[in-house]
Amino acid sequence: MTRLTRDSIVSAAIEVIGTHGSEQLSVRKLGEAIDADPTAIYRHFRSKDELLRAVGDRCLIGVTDDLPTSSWRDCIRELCIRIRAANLAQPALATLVRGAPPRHDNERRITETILVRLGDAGFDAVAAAFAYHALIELTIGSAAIDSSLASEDPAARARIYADWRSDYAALDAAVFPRSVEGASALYPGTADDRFAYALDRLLDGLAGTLS
Amino acid sequence: MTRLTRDSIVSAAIEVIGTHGSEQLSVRKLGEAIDADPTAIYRHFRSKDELLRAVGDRCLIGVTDDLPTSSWRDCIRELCIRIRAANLAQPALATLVRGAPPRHDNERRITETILVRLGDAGFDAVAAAFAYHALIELTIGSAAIDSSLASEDPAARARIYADWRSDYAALDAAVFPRSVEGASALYPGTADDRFAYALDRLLDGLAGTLS
DNA sequence: ACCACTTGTCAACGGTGTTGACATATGTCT
DNA sequence: AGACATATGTCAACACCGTTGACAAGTGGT
Repeated sequence: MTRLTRDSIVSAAIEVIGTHGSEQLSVRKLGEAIDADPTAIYRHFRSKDELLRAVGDRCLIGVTDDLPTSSWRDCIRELCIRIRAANLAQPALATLVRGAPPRHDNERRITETILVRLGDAGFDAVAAAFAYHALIELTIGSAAIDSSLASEDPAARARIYADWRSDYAALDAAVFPRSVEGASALYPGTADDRFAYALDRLLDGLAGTLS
Repeated sequence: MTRLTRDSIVSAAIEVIGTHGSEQLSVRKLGEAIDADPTAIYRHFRSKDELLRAVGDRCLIGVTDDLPTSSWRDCIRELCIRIRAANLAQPALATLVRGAPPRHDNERRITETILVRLGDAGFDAVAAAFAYHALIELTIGSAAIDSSLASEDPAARARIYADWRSDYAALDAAVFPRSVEGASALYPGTADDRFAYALDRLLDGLAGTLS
């Protein structure tokens, strides 16, 4: 009888996700990975969903450590970029995020950090709450959208984006003139670049409400 | 033998989703709804995914009709709000959106509309592309996050948000001071309100790059 | 009337998350 | 040390899921 713990199961799950992709994580595969009967997992987690939440939280370890102290924008920007990266790595977080409030410490630290920095920057409680939700929605949303390609390597991703540009370029120019014309500019840079741009513009807008 | 078409199947699927919730849409349930063998669906759609994409596109019908012409901001703002509403109603769109380029006409019209209005506003092709992706990420992302509660009625939703505020309020004030202090301000207004706020701040930021 | 083709039916495959009964190991108390 | 209670791993099974292949029933063209 192998000795299992919540932590060891979570570790195994992350390993399986890392090699087989997060969509492929099934209770039975995980059972194989931990060299135990699949249903043993249910002795430690009420459901697969609960396990995925734990996996998600594990991925957020350290996400609030050593953030820039230079300015509230730099700090929050870096934090959001890290959150997105963690989400992309483990779409288990998609399950976890679901608009629900933080239920694990790492998530709670994120909320606290953002609220603190916004408060220090001069946002009152209501403005800080709106700003917090805006930042989280963009960050998590971006990750949700990009997660489908997260498992591809950069070269493959670039190729896929090129394909999509071709799709736009091949549209009927009479019906979709701007799409055809601007096709070569669509999907500019990497998904990370595009997120950073969106985040910076949102931060611009948020900063604008301070003055 | 019932006569089936792609359109009639999509309609039935939307009906099933409307009554049973979008997560509950299975090929077998859909077969029951169309009063035919479930696998008949595969005569009209290559896969359930293809069906869901068609369902998604159906929900976007008219989303670009009669948009405000007053300003590019008003127009895009309204369009994004409509897209989000459609996504919330039919999380089938989550499958469809997945960061992939539009494959159906309604989606294509969205891209074209946004690019046209941005172009007219003075954004060059690259800036318009970045802005387009920023808007879509926020809009779709927000819908993805809020979709889990979309099936609840407003009163239930308000109650859930109140619960979540209590969760924050009940945290250890020594570790999460700002979360406890600002708990009553979190989840302000409706999810729609919070999205509108985020969208407006993003539009602020985008507008700022014009001057 | 024949033939080709499309489309609905049926049984089945391999997969999923989850449950309950059973057995084995672990820890506690006398 | 022995006995009991509890925690944990094992196994078979359930009720789903998306999908496929073989077959039959209709449909349209010549």
